[in-house]
Amino acid sequence: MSNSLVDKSLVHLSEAGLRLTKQRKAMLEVLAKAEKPLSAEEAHAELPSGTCDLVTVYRSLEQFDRVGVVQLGVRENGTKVYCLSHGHDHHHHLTCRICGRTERVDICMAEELEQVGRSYGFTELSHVMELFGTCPKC
Amino acid sequence: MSNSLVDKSLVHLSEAGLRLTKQRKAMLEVLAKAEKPLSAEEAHAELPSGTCDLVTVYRSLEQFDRVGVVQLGVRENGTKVYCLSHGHDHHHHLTCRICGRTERVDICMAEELEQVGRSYGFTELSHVMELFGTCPKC
DNA sequence: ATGAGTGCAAATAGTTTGCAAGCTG
DNA sequence: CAGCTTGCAAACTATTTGCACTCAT
Repeated sequence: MSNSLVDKSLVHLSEAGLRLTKQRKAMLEVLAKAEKPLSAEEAHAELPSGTCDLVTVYRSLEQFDRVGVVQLGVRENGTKVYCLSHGHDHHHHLTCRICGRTERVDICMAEELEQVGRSYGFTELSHVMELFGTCPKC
Repeated sequence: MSNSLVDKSLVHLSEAGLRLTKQRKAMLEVLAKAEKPLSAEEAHAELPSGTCDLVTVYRSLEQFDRVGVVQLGVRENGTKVYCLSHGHDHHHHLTCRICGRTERVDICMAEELEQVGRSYGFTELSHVMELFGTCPKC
């Protein structure tokens, strides 16, 4: 159970037809212990040195997102960030612009949004929502 | 009336201490007639040729956002987009990943989000929310 | 006239692509 | 052993910065 999140994600990857490599496992471990969404560069920096190339992180995170193993977010400056889907319900974040402190926000209007999307005939709906502010210390 | 949106925005800029230049006026006109949020590059492309440098568009849009004349959004790929605040209530968009078709979405949870932010002691709250999907034609 | 704003060039940050070699199922 | 994956290098896109010059107030 130490790593049930990672295990669940690995199964998910496998079922989605993606291959299980040591690089990907390491990335999932990093994502599992992160308390906030990580960018590709940040995830790479957290990997045991020499685990894999930054490019591989970009490519894998893209695949992870495609099959739903991770949830994609965007920072105020446009940087893409990812966090594991398993073990976390769909959620969003409140991030301090200055220090990066991040808090989890559980409110989400996914259903309402998807309903609007469907009313226009759109499919494969997804959404991005992030809250930014200045935290008490900054 | 032809340009009340632009006029309101110009007044707003002026009151915020920003200067009124022909470049900025041209940008506001482009934003006023756009039916969807524009990136800096797109806004620049819509300007009468030779109006100003792309860099100026970036710098001005940043200022516009800072004083609230425009509303910032982010595309799924991280590109920042802007639309006029005046004349439009705060809102969001539903964008087709394939063709870029964009529909306005009026639902927003700004209040709930800001309340959560304040509960953590955060100030100067802002949020980004965008909905993506594949439209009927694509 | 004074400082905000602009243009041009150059630097960055984040991300993507091409291709040959490696490893998974 | 087929083809998904990776590494390395290089290209790209979006955006930012430095600096001298210009213009709005």
